[in-house]
Amino acid sequence: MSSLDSTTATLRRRGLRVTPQRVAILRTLHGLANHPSAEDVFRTVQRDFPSLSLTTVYRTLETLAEHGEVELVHVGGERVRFDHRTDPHHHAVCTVCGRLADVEESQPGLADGLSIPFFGNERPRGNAVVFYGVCTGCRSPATA
Amino acid sequence: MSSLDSTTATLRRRGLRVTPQRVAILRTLHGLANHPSAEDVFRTVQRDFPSLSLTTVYRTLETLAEHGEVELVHVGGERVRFDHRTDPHHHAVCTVCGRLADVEESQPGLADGLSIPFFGNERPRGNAVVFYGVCTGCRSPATA
DNA sequence: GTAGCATCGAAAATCATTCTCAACAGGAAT
DNA sequence: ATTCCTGTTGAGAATGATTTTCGATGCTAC
Repeated sequence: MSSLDSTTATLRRRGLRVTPQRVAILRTLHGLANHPSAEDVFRTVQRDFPSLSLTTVYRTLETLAEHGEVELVHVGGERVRFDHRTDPHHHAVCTVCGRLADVEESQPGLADGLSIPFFGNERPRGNAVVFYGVCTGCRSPATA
Repeated sequence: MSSLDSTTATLRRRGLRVTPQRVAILRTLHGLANHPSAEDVFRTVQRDFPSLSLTTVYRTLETLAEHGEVELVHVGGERVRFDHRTDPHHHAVCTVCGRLADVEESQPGLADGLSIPFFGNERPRGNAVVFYGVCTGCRSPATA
C-alpha cells in the first residue's frame, strides 16, 4: 500500500510511467486470481476509481503484456483473459462455466516426449497449450 | 459428383434437408483441407454459387457441427476455423501466420500420463487441446 | 513555468458472428 | 405433377468484444 510498493516498482522497472490508473489495474489483476477478463478488471477497479474507462483497461493490459508483466490467455470464442502469472504454465478451460485453471508445465506426459513436427518438434513451453474440457464442478450430479 | 454422392448421403443420414447450399458448403469444406474459416468457405463456394450468403455459411457449419459432421476449432482471438476431420485429434496453431495443423491424439506423451485435476484427471480426448507456437515455416531464415 | 510527449476518457469505428424476418424451396402426401 | 407445411435462405440490422480516433489532461524535463 505504500507509494513505492512492488506495483509501482514494477512499472518503473519496465520504464512505464506510473499513473494511478496503471497502479490500480495492475494491483487489481494481482488481487483477482481467477484469470479475469478486461471487463472483470474494469468493474473491480471502477469501485475505487469511478472515472476509469474501459479503454484504459484494455490499453494498460496490452501494454503490460507487451512488457511481459501479464499474459493474455485466449480461450475459445470468449473474451480474452488476463493472467498475472508470468512463469511458464498452461491453461485448462471449462467449456461449460468458462472457468480457467492453471496447468503446470512440469505435468508428466506434457513436457516429456511430446513433439509437434509443425513446430519443428520443439516441446511446448509456457502458455502454449490450452486444454478444453468440463471441470469437476460442472460434471457433478447437481449440474443442470 | 453424382446427385447421390457421399455429401448428399451424409446430409440425408443426419436428417437434414438436402439443399444446394449445404451440399456446396460441405463439399467445399472437404476440399479445403487447411481448416478454413467461415469466410474462406464462403469465398470459395461463392465462385460457383454467387447468391450464397455468409449467414448461410455460418448457419450451415453450425448445424453440421451440432450433428457431428464438422468440428469447430477455436484459435486464440482469431476467427473460428472449421475442420472436416471428425475423428479424435488435436490442433497446433502458428501464432505468426495463423496456419493450423493436426496433432494426432496418439502422440506419445500427450495421452499417456497427463491428467488435469480441474477436469477430474481425465485425459484430454479429441479436439480438446490447442497448442500455440511458431511453425517451421515462420521460423526459417527467410521470415519477414 | 512552460513545452512536449505520454496517457487518458468518450465516443465512434471495426470485425466476426448472430439475429430477425419476409421470401422461398425441399419433400411427403396426395 | 400439385399442394401444403415446415425448414431454409438472404439481406440487413444487431450484437459484443476490442480497437481506433482525437481532443483534453498531466507528468517530466528543461
